[in-house]
Amino acid sequence: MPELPEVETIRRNLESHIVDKQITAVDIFLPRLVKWPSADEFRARVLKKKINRLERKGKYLLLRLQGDITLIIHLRMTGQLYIAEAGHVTDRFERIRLHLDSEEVLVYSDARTLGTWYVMPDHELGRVHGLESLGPEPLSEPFTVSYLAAIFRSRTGKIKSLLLNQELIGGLGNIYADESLALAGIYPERPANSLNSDELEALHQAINTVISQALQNAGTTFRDYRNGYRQEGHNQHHLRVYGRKGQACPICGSTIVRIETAGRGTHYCPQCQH
DNA sequence: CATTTCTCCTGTTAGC
DNA sequence: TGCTAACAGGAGAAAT
Ligand SMILES: [Zn+2]
Repeated sequence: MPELPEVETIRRNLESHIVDKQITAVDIFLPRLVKWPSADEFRARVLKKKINRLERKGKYLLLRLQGDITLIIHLRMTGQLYIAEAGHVTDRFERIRLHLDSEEVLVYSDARTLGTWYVMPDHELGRVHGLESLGPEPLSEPFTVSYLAAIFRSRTGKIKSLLLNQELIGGLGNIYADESLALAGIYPERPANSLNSDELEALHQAINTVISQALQNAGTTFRDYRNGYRQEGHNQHHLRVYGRKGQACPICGSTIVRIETAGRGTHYCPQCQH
């Protein structure tokens, strides 16, 4: 699942290939992925526009286009966005293709077709639900222990559910929520307001460490994730608990357990996490 | 408002 | 070997 480190890796890969390039043609093979406006209007609005900047907010990619408009892409579950040579694309799941005024094309591939595309005038970006309401990101200046304490103080929901709430923290998904709780030694179903100050400190540090390591390792390819060159990441070799049900905890050797929390697979060590 | 559950979506995999 | 059912989860909507 593309989370903050995966989307940021893609952004870094693509930046030099698409910034200052012009979009010369748009192929939309699956129109329903374009959520706003219609696919035809979308094509008309981005055609001939130059890409001025490539930014990321949480798990969203923002292509800042000429004319004060922004193309917004969310990869959701199985979305891939990669650069390729024109005429050299072989991808049965390709859904949208942007042709550039270079010899390259920007390919959007998505096996399960849950991804979302929008184009909006910059002053209307707030209409994309979830984008303007994103909470502070891990590793950012406002992401502090006292911030965590404040948002968890009066919340009784399970800590893992809250870590997945993008309005509270921007960029965490299922893999790094499990990994962060494992590193912090916290049981995923603990009520958020039951964490003491030591645990809040540990969780804050763990989230930053987990995200930082995932960035260094260019993301986690558990299954579908690919970077901006359609290559796999490396962080899957450094996971502590995610996807490791039945295997040994790297800290204590106990068997990793998988439960369901908030409708999501949740992995933890019963010996290390309380 | 806070929290939980449901829905979308389809390739892959486990199991009979 | 071949078919079916379970499984994966981000985010918004709906329900509690
Ligand atoms: Zn352990």
